[in-house]
Amino acid sequence: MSVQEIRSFNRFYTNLIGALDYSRHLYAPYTLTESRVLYELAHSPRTDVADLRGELSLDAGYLSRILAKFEEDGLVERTPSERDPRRRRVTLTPRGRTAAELLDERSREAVGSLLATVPAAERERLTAAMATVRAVLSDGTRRPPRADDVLLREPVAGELGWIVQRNGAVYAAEFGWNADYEGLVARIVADFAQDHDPYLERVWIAELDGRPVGCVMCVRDEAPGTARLRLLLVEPEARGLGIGDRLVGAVVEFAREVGYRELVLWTNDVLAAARPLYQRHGFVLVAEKAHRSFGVDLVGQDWRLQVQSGAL
Amino acid sequence: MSVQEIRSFNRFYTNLIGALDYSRHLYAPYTLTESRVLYELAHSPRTDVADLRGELSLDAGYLSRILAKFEEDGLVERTPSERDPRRRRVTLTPRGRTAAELLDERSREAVGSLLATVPAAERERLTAAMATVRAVLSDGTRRPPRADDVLLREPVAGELGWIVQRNGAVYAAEFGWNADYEGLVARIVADFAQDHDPYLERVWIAELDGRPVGCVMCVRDEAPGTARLRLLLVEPEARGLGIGDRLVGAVVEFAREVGYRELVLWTNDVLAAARPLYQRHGFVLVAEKAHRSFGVDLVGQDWRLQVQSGAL
DNA sequence: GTTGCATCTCTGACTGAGTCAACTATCCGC
DNA sequence: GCGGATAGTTGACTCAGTCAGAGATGCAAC
Repeated sequence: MSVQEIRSFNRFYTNLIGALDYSRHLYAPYTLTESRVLYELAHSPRTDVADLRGELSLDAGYLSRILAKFEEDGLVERTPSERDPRRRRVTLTPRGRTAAELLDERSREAVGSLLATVPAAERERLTAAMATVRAVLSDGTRRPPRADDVLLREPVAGELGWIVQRNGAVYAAEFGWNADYEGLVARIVADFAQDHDPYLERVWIAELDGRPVGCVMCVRDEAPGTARLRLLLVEPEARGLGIGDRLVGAVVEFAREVGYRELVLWTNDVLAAARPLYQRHGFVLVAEKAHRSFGVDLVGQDWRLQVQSGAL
Repeated sequence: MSVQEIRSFNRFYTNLIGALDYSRHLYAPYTLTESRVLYELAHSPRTDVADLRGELSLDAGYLSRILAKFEEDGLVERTPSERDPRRRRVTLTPRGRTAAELLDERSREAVGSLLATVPAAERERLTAAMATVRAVLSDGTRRPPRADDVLLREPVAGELGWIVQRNGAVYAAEFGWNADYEGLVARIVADFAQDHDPYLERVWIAELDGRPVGCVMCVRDEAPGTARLRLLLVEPEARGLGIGDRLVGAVVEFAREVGYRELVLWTNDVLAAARPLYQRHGFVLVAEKAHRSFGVDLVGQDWRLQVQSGAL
């Protein structure tokens, strides 16, 4: 159960942060809370006492005393707020600013020396993983992603391989397909990579929060004036956002623009979720045929869409 | 600079943990430190006072008092350690155990309600990212990985695609090769996946800490009795551990075992790091030829290794 | 304008988490 | 058996953080 793992991570990270500030030399001569106040003052443009209190969730009396001490030491100035005489505006003096910078510097150094123990090649993985933790945990408070958070773009280096990898892994996990399928995807991708007409054939990657979560390919079919939609895939975690819809839509639009008369695709009946998707875009099922592939018994389906009636 | 990102993550995560324990109802009627002691007592088999002190890095006097209070409340028993009368062994009483479980339960609940805001599909990503953060940051304190931490195994679903992806991305980043190369890799992988002799052809994945960091393939060549080593790759971050050496070694051994007479490979002179590797295993350079591929000018090299003199 | 209630800040009084130093008892190496 | 380290206890202290109350002001209702 992931609750255990998270708690374990919490203990780990709490210890880590504790170790970073071994014997709190980091904050001297201030306390952790005082440092937080200084940091906030240095980084936040809104600096009424009430704002500080809200931001750092401190006791009003405690904060008042901290600021009084800061004022005495010449780190801050307290002036009445113009729009509400009950409030007081707090601003750092130059001296306060250097104090904040000193603390900042020390913290940067401590983190830097921690980071120095991490091989350079791993740092990218580290920051990426941190970003993921943050994104996922903030997600609860943030609005869920929508279809228009998704960016459709062409693949960058490695992403054709990503298509192979994810097709192979997802269909193996969901339907038990064997490596034959992954091989088929690799061949389709290879054909595309090594020889495709950039005007008439294209691959789209759906990107969400900077990482690929879906793909689709449009290539010429044997029949003249016909395009084939292939390798439509949306990551399980990104389903339900309308990404598949946008990918199919992109292909249909592309096929229309560049002048294909017809768009066809081959799929299997176990991919039931995609069925309404194709129908919504006007595809019609024209043939079904049982076959054995990828280590399982399947029913293949041919779908067709009349893209435009006029000839090319 | 990643120091900034880590500090930012620290602030984020500190706040998160703080929010988890809003108004410290989590620990009541104990303090955070007391809870940590209880947790440690409940989860660690070694429970001398000195061990506790080391594990939690607490002040000796402070801990002594905490334990005295626990004893008074009937949560623990303190008995002299048999092997060193200075030491005292601390054990939880049944009552102490239920207290620890209550705290545990509360903490689990708090984390659980945090986790409830995370969509189920994201949880796996979250725990994976946490594991990564942990692994990378522990690495500094842990011994660096060695070649024998690496496991060579056959690929699982999706990993043929991984080979394509990483080959494409790494060579694009390091040498500027274009998608032609990724396509070539995809074709090699496709050929392998769709039709290979499981006794005479094989792919190895090098796994480090549970994730793939390298690969190599051995397939039959046109010439009879000849095997070809292909797609040798080690992730930049995992280089210098001797992984390439083990991969090449695995191929050579495999070729010898199944009875190939000769092992050949084709590479390019820009891959200078691999050169001593091949030489060490007895490969000799037999031909060089300039060519233009993957969008750049290269010098291809053919290498050869006599695996065994006797005929098959 | 006044009344009632909320908000902002400050002060005094307090709690209690954590630290430091001194002390005793024991272990270990020589 | 001596010197130095280690284990645990106790007393004295510090200071981060909390709580309650007071004075000043804002805001809305009458």
